[in-house]
Amino acid sequence: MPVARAGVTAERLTRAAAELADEVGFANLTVSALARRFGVKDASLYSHVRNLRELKERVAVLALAEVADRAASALAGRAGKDALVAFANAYRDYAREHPGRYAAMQFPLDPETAEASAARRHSELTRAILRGYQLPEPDQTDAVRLLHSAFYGYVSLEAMGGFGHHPRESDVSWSRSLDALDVVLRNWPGAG
Amino acid sequence: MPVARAGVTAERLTRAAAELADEVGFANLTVSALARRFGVKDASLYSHVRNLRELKERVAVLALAEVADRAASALAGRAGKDALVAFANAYRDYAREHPGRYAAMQFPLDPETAEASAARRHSELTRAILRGYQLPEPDQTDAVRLLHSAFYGYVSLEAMGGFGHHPRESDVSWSRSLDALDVVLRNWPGAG
DNA sequence: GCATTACCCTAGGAGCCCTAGGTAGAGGGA
DNA sequence: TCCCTCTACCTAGGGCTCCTAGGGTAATGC
Repeated sequence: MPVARAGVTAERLTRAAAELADEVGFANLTVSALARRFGVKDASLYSHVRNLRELKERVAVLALAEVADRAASALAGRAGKDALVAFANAYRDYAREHPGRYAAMQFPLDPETAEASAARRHSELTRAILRGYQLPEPDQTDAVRLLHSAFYGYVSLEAMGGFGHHPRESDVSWSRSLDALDVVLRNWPGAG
Repeated sequence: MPVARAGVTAERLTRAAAELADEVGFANLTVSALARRFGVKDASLYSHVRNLRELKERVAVLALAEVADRAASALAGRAGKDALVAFANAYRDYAREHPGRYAAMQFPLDPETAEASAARRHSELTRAILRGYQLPEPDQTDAVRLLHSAFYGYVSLEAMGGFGHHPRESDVSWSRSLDALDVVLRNWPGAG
């Protein structure tokens, strides 16, 4: 049972790293800055975390779990287009509230870590959306990928200012895009 | 007229940086590594490029121009779904051939540089795809954003291994997703 | 009360970005 | 031909980063 002397724990380190990433950007998340935030020398952190890579992995895993939680509760009790919209908004809202954590989700995890993380829950949740649309299995996988791509792409491009600086209009386009995705799920092109 | 003594020019520097980025990843593009590649000390590069940021911007601008060129020639003489598929494949193929340059396109450019770059051509080209689908103006903008998001998202997720490691299946899902996008463009949900 | 544990430290090496100031060779002008 | 200038490249060096090695000290467990 590890005892905290200046309050540094792998757990608290990860949470603080996530907050720091949200403030300065995931790419600027640094061991030195994190140590500074704890009033501690950077070398001291290496007792709790193997290296910067592991720290970033921890933030990524945290973010994946948080998003999965939000998505799950957004999906609860909804079906069809309702579920689609709720899921997509949960995803987008999280990215806007926690840009650093969102960026962390792109961080490449080694297969073991990914398996142990909530990455799997994500595909399952995305699949749950499709339950209301009655898609047969091979099409379901394709649809999951398209949805995931569209959500991820839209949120990323929006975050990096890819749509010009019209936040209001971007909201409208977002709704319209969700309408469009609903249409395509109801009229998924048959195999062949 | 600048004279080359060891062959270092802003031009050649940019091209070499793009190649280096493709090899080691855009995030690992470094002034030192680039200097090493030219058999020169890192400090020497600062006569040609202001700093690392400018170097990355140059690579981003180069990549945007190259992609726009490919997209333009893919679009030539095509319309409707043909155009959609050709454009999307040009985009995806470029990302696979030049992952570093592709990542560079995400690099945030300041507004002036973005304006001077090929970023504008990109929206115009994406809009050109829609010409065959006869969408009225407010919907057109939304559709451009959805298409861009889906292409960008799919290619990014694929590149970072987000779809598991089934390259063949990923090709199939890609075609299916393009089919689906074609469907949604032909049945775009009316305003309201 | 004492040994163990683990938390945090200092010291230091290596790599990176970038600035300041110096040297050598190519080009043009007298 | 000689010199002057311009510039491509250099060395020196400061600051920040990641990370390792090894030491001190306080709290825990007996």
